Amino acid sequence: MATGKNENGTGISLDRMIQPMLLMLILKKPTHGYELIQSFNAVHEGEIAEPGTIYRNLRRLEREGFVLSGWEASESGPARRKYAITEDGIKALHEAVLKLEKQKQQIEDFLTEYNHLPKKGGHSIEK
Amino acid sequence: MATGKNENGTGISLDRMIQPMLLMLILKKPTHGYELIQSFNAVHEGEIAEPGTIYRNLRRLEREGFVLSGWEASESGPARRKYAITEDGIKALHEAVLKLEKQKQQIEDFLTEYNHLPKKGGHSIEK
DNA sequence: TAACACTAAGTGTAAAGTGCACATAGGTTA
DNA sequence: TAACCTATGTGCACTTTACACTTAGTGTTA
Repeated sequence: MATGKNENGTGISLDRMIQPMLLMLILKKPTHGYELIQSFNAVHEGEIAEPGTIYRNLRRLEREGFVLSGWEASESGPARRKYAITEDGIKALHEAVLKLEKQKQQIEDFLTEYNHLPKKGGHSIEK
Repeated sequence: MATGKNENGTGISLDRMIQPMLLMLILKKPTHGYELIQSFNAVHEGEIAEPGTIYRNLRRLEREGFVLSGWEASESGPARRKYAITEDGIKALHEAVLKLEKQKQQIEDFLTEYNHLPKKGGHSIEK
């Protein structure tokens, strides 16, 4: 994956977590893209989820059959595309959870090893 | 990021973890690419780290000034490019650790929320 | 000696995901 | 009318990776 750039400070770095997060939010409450963006930015306060990324992932989730969408008129403002999760989507979410548990374990193993390094140990070189 | 493909079973999926892992291994003991590949495959038993990915990341780490390398003759076999970490590399490793701690927290938050979903709850849709 | 295996380092290419900027459009308010 | 908010999306550049392949030194075996 590439993360575009974003080695800086802006934007959430949700490496590989966008789709599971979207699926879970939609599972909890069927909704539309714009509201999902708000939800993201509410949870990860101060950081901004890229609308383009959200919308693109929603379209993809539908292509893959994990969500279904339909247009819904809004009393005030443009129509919204409202998403609901499918049975396949629930399964996909579960599989993503298993992967994330593994990933979490990998990170933990790494951090444990890092914390067990001898202080001022290691073999660094002048410059 | 793209992950090439690898939604299947081969290869380790070390999303964004290759560079920190390489830096830590080199910090522990300056060494060359081929041995790093062996180390990877020893830790993640059964899974195979892509040599191409390892070598490319090592060249990148050097371009960025996080490691230094020098050719070293081998009694048997081709010469090896031996890597050592720099002070900048140690700093970069530390920053990567901070990021990974955040990422771990994100995953934990997600998993916690997932596990608190009402059983058979959620709003799924026919198909 | 030719073939093969192992060590060692690397490249070419396609695919995938993301950030940033921008486009489009309906509706509300100054 | 202009500005602004809601709402959805696209185009492009960039990054990273998997897979397949290349190059090359050395040792072993048929």
